[in-house]
Amino acid sequence: MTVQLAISSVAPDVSRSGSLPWTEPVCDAEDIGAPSLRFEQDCEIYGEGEEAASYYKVVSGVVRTCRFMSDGRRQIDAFHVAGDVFGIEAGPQRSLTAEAVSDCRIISYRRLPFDKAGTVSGSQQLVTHLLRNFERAQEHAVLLGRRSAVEKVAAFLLGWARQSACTGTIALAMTRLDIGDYLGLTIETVSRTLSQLERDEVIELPSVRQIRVKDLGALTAFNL
Amino acid sequence: MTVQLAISSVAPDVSRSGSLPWTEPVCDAEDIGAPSLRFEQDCEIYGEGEEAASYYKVVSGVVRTCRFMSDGRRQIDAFHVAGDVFGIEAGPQRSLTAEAVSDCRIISYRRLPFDKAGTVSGSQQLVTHLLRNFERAQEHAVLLGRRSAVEKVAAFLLGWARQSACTGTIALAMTRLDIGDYLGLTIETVSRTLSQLERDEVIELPSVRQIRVKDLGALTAFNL
DNA sequence: CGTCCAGTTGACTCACCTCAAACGTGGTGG
DNA sequence: CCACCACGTTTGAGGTGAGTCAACTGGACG
Repeated sequence: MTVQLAISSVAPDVSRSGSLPWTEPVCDAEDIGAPSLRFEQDCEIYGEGEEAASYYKVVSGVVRTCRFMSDGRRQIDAFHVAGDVFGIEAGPQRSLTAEAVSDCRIISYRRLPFDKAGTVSGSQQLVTHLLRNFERAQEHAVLLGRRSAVEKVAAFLLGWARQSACTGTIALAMTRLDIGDYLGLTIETVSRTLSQLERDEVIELPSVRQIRVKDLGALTAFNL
Repeated sequence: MTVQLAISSVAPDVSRSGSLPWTEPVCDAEDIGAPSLRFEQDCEIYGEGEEAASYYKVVSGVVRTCRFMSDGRRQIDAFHVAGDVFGIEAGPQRSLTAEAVSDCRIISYRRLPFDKAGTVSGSQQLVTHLLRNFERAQEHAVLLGRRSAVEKVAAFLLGWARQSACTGTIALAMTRLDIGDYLGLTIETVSRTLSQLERDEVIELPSVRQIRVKDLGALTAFNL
């Protein structure tokens, strides 16, 4: 649960901050040599309410952004994998908490402070990422509002199946609790639903953190 | 159910399109004289899957953006009121449908086509609106995933109470069905919950489309 | 070999949904 | 002016999908 800075702890922030409130995220090719932060599993990257001084890009590992309610309920907003950008905020404060689902490496980009009017401007790259996150959030809302447990789980699996299309087996980085808090379900319901899908020969569960999709068509049929 | 163009049907699109994929939304002062489109209640403004050639700003009235599932289920993504911008898309196609909740006036801004790489750039104003919509979508996801019926309704009322703070009475533009599809509930549950809140002296329902908040504190207590 | 913890499974409960009937209001036509 | 209808809303009764609580399982690790 400790945060470690990579060897060169000078983030690419300073050299990149221009006259715009947001600096440009560098392109993927440049990122390879860039100094990155390391976070161990379950480490907090930033907390709700903190000053939003930077945004981040995932190099490796998985990050979750989530909100906690006072009674302990948690809603996971999104999982972020390599290449995803997270931590872009509308206001000066963090509206969500970000945590490392697995050990991960992350690049930080400095965000310049808002001016008095609170206006912002963005680079092409950054706006593209923002748009993608926006669309994901909308998609997620539909999922949470109008879908049954099976439909939710199927949609979740499809999302990860796309990523691991080559292997055909999904290697989950997160626990059942994470999945539940992402889908608005309890661990028990997630577990039961996965078991049911296995009984129906839609998926196979070789191990707890591995899911093999046997019938992609059946899975897809749950959406729409 | 017919679409009518205001007198001067030349939208401010053309004169404003520069070299950027997105044109700038004009400021509020300029909008006053701008030619606007009129839509009657329940008119479709655009449909899911259509080409996303413009984005819009609401001048008056209320607009809903929503998604339909093949079995008829509907999830309302957001309600947009005067000053709100909607219809900003990540891809070339509409991911949602937009409809007029009440008769309304809307200004359209042309969006230039994506270049081959699919990159976009945005003006300060537009990015600010995008950020606001993004934050709203995140908030909405938490609402849908982890809140009970009363909490959902309370949050909904608070959102509109802020707008009509001066009068103290909320004038609803939408039906119970709209509210239900926004909150991920049925009409019956929305109705029952409102009745219960009235019995508990938290609100008053002088008429079907009017809600008077009697105990703002109690309403706020349902959040967090 | 025992401990620990994530995951699974079962029995029961409950919040919300479904179905159905009654109500109220606004519009239309006699 | 009133009778009637249409439609959105309210209310009631009963059903059910997912939550709760609790016991059990099975790897991982010492």
